[in-house]
Amino acid sequence: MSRKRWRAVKEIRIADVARLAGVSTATVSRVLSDPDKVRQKTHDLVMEAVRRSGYIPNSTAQKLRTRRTMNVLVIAPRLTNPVFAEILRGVDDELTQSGYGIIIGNLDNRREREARYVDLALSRQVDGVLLLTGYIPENGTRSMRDSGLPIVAMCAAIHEDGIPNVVVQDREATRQAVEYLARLGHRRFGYISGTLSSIIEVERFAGFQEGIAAAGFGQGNFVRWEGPFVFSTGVVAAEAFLQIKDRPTGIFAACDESAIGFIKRVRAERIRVPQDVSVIGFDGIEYADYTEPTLTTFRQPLHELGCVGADVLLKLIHNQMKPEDWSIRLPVTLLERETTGPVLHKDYKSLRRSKV
Amino acid sequence: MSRKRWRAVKEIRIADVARLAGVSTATVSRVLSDPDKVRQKTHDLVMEAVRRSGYIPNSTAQKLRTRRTMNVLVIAPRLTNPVFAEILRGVDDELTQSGYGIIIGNLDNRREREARYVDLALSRQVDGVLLLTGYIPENGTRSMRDSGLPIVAMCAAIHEDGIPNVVVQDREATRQAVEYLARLGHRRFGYISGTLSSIIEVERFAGFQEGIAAAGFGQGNFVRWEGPFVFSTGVVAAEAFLQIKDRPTGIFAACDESAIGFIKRVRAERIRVPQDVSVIGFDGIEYADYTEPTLTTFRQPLHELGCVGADVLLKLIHNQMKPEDWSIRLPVTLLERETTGPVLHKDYKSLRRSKV
DNA sequence: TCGATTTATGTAATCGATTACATCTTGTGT
DNA sequence: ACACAAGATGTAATCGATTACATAAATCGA
Repeated sequence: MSRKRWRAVKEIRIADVARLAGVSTATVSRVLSDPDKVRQKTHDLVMEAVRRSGYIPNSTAQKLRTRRTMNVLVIAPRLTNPVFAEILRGVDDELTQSGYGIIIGNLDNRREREARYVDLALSRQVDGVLLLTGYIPENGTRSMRDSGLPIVAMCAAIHEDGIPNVVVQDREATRQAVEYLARLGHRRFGYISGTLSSIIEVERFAGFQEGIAAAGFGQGNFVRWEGPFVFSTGVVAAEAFLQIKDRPTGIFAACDESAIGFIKRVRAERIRVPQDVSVIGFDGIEYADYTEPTLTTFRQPLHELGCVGADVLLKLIHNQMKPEDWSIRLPVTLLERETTGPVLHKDYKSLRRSKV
Repeated sequence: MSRKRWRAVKEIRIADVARLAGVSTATVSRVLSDPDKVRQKTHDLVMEAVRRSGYIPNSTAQKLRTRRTMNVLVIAPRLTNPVFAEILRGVDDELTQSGYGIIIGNLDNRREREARYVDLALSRQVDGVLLLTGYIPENGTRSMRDSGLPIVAMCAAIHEDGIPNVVVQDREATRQAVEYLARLGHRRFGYISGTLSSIIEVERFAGFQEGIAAAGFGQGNFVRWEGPFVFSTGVVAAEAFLQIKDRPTGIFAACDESAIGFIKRVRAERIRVPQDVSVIGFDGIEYADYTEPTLTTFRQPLHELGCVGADVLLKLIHNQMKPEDWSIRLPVTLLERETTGPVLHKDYKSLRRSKV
């Protein structure tokens, strides 16, 4: 049977090149990694042999010997969420520049998938880990940390020794969102949150509550809907919203996709945005600029976040710093667009009944 | 200097476990990879030693010895395009199931980035390559193929020996799109294409022209705008569209993002969709269901495409087939939604002047 | 030109697993 | 209880590079 015919390849090893050039393997290795250590003549001789043989070093052997894999694991909750795609772009830009590769760990919003990637990290397939997710189990995270693996937590502040956080000002932004809505005259709020199990949500909800308090309101002034960071969470929230008699007029969604889902659904019921209900998102994904009306939202510096996170990780890998020194919080900026506006009392009957 | 203090880790090797259990390294290895080859008693002894020491095999050493990296390289044109994110999900589902990891090669629409990933593949960091992109330089692709590396081309039919194609019926769908628009009464067409350098575009444009011909029209009946698969391409196309006197009434966009960008832009000029202009997209991304109006489009079976592509690659890697046997074309399905409709002659003045 | 010093190259150990082969145990049938 | 087969375990080679150390060659000063 000819099953192997089309895979007939002669693997060229460093020894082959050495023989061809009439030098030792050590010399070939030096020519390739540290050319200053060899004479020009030898260098040319070896390079010619490399060229003629088409030699490319076997990276696995290099990794084993040098004990550096030149790979980084990026654990993301969901690839189809543009937020993570955008962060990943930043990470990629930074890492490839330094010659590192990215191994992708996609949880697809299923927490049980983490274990696989913890194993992968623990088996030393990577030199470091970037956590774009908030709910890595503590023991998974810890065991990676304890094994000496550099880790950077992004998108969620993990309060754990030896793990720097590179995150955005979730809490501050969320509080601002509420205050912004309050300034527009809103008195009853809706909060479309992420899932409770995510650490990121803890921060944002805390900020939300701070905002509510700062604006002089209490627990009775808001409704909270929960779900993963996807469109349908917004749709489900909208359906709950529609059932309410004294409907909130100021909605904050912890992610743009939910905000968009919400708007789509309520508009289908002839509820106008922003005249009847204001919606403010979080993330600043590109798509938020193409909806109708365009979404008011907080723009996260996603690309930058990725770059900074990767940079911090590289510094950790190269032992250029202690993890403690490097927790960073990047600011987010409010993009005031079309889905928010002042409360129009006469247009919105449910407000007539509201007391506060 | 305490620079290394927090990185103090004792790496446990197989020899340590062997010593702890009082057996040879060979036995430990057997226990871990092929438990049936050892006695129950020995098995338990070794496992206890593994447990107590917390041993995890060094995967790099395994890779070197077994000559299998258990990694696959996925080269994608752009991560933030939901199309690729979705395909990647399918790939991921299939590969992780088989214990393979994914190394991501993000071109970010910049062709010059390919070289890096070709090198990565050639240095045997991966067991196979999935090409989600259409413009890998022929010599790059060929050198990977010639090195014996299994490759599967997705998203674009690469006509090259030894490289199976797992793609969708681009050409057929594009032709259908034109015919569909023609059936609605449209006579002048617009085509928002991908960039010419992409192989995928060749197929789709061929299909488009077939459709034009099949509907009894000629080169004079359509306008073509070109750009990468992003929102702004649609915006730019819309601006060109707005300058035209006898505007096309049936627009086909080779990707949903462009379609959405186009619609957003023309609606800003009070042009109604679909009353004034019909738009049909290609991809079936999730967003397309959240626009207003919802986008008529061809849904690619993106997740399935990813699964099938990965499956074919695995078969190639395991030498279970010849590449020639495995070119697959998956069908796309038309989702008739709200951005397409019959031509309304009285509402659209430019049509009054049109002759055909 | 000669010895001392610097520079270039070669030899062989090493990274940490797997596995072919050799050797030692155990079990079976008589 | 013995011979022999089958099964379990150990020994050492191997994967393909890098690099410490040893040695050879080139350079320099007098």
